[in-house]
Amino acid sequence: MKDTVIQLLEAAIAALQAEGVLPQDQAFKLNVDSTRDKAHGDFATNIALVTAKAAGKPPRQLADLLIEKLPESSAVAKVEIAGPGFINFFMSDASSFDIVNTVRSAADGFGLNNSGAGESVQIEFVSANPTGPLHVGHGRGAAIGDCLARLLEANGYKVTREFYYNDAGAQIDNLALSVQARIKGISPDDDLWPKDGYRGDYIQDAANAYLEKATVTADDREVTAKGDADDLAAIKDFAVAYLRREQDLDLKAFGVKFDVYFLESSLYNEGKVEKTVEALNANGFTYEKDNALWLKTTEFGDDKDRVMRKSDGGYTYFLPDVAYHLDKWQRGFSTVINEQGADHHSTVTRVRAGLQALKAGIPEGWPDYVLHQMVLVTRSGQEVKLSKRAGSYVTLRDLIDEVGRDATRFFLAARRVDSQLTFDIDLARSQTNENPVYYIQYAHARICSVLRKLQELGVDINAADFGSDLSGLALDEEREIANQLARYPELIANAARQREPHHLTHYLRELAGLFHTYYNAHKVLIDDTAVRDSRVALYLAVKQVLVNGLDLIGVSAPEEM
RNA sequence: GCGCCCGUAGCUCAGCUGGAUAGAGCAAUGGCCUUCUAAGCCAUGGGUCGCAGGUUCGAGUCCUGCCGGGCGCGCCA
Repeated sequence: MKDTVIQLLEAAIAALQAEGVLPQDQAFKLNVDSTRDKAHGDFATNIALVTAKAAGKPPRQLADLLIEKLPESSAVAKVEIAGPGFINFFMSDASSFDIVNTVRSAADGFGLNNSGAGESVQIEFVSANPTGPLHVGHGRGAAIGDCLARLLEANGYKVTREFYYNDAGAQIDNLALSVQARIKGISPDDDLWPKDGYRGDYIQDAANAYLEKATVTADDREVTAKGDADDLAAIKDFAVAYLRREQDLDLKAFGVKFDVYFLESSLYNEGKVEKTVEALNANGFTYEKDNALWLKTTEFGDDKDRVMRKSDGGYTYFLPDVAYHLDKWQRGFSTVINEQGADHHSTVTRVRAGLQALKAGIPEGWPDYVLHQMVLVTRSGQEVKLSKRAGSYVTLRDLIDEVGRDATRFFLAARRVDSQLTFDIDLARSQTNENPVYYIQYAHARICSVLRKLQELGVDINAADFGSDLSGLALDEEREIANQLARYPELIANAARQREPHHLTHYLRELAGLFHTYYNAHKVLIDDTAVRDSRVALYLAVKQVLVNGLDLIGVSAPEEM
């Protein structure tokens, strides 16, 4: 519908350019907005204000000329000039309500577009090291990353979801020592407990499983425990698998799946770390100092150079990171999005600097980053800091167990990524209108309830032409709902392009609100079957968009509540 | 000290590439269930958009400075 307005305006602009009123050698950025105030019609454009200077005419006069040149269209009922020179478009009812048929015929496909044209995009998220269960911060990353992936798919991209983790290195040694200590019956408060060991109860669980010679299966590996308390390598191998499985269970409970699990160790095993060092050396961006090898990241905007090989010969995490991203590039992903906690934001400059230093033809500013801010969990107004299982933080599983998957996903995706998020457990658990998840789901359930009643009346809503006649729609509430439905495709495009999944949750809250208002004000199961069927058609369209939108967040649409 | 992010109603937050009198929910107050699910709806009040400048036809939105909060500033990840 908005496209119609844009086309009309483009024609009018072209006409004025042909007459020399507007300069011909200049492209004008056409801005058409949905109006906030109904008094301003359905759509408004500021084009007359923007082009007034170039035309050398007052905005309102220019608006007049533009309106004269607008082609006739049955979609537009009225056009007005308002304020300093806005042009307001009032759409005809037939045109406004046509969206209902559009939604119903597109069904699950409504809102999708193919702007991605099948381009491969990789999104890396969560990427937690296998040293403990996932915490709320990972949960926020999972909710955002997966929602973003779904949004990109909705825009026609081919998305690879990737999880990278460190399965070697100091943290993993630390994990192995912690599990070994537990195997030997040493507790965190004993003198023999390893320095900086992991103290959570899950370490004891892993130790028990090891002693029982358990077999654990994770998405990317399967390991059977040896049971030998002195074989540290075997313990390490088992502990990693054990915690990978724990994280898999967390992710499964959350409804998130990955296509690729990428191991840091593979970069070493396949010589990719070495090759990266060689390339950086060859390009002259490295130097030795204090027995360490440094990369001149300052030449690419960093505030200090970074150590890539430590004086003990080992590499810092930074170098494998560069090798990993080179690998992503070589796999052909021209668009890569890294979703991470903002506490790691300093890696952004560093990794990009390393990639530039490789001179591998990687564009500056590649890859993209989506950094989410911290999550604070509250209960009864008090900050919750501890988990029994993990000891020092709130786990994702705790949250899912307590408030449910739907509410957890919704809440963690509902805020702008760059503002801190307060997760209010009481709110997420509450079953009232203060909880947006239930509010939206309830709208869907209400619609389903009405449809069941219709079926009892013997009405076949699946009949080919059921509700195709929309002449029964005429109410303001119906118009508002139709306009909201019409906004959905643009929302899907914007949310993906801007990498801002939270728009979806707000949109759905608004749509549900409009529906509840309508539902309470006007009955749908009335004797006038013509009007009734038109209204049911609108219900079906709302239901469809709720389903489509909730699916993009990974939240269910229950038929009964 | 330096870098990144945030500061909008009592609370939690929206505000789309600058656009018309700044929005929603909760909380507060007062209403609505023999009627399709009250997990809902309606009405009312509530704001110097942290502060001060600047850019322009127009600034919550862009620029600069300051104040306040978070995160980072490792040969950890």
